[in-house]
Amino acid sequence: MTQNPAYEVIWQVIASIPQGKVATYGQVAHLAGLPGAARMVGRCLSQLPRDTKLPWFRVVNASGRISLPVGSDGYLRQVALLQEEDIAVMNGRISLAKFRL
DNA sequence: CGGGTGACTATAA
DNA sequence: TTTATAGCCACCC
Repeated sequence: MTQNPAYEVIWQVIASIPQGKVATYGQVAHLAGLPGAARMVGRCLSQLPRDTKLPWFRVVNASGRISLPVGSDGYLRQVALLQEEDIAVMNGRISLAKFRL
């Protein structure tokens, strides 16, 4: 599963995102020491198990939007989880105030 | 080694 | 603001 050491770092970075805040894929990649590897972060998350304890829902794209098909299972789950973190999702967009760490 | 894909991003029109 | 293009990286065939 974790053949790529970068995945563990990515997981750590995501786990370090404070509750109530969100980060972009690019940010996570950068903090993980992988500048420009935003796609790898997305790929990493796509492989996460449904029962993961990782706060994957705190990761959104640079546009401040959820990078999942609108209305999809994961999309709805992410929105719900964010709501519990005090992060409002208005018109499919995350409040800029809570953006970044 | 080459071509296609995806939970990305930045820039241009 | 939205769409198009190009660059990006790991993975699969």
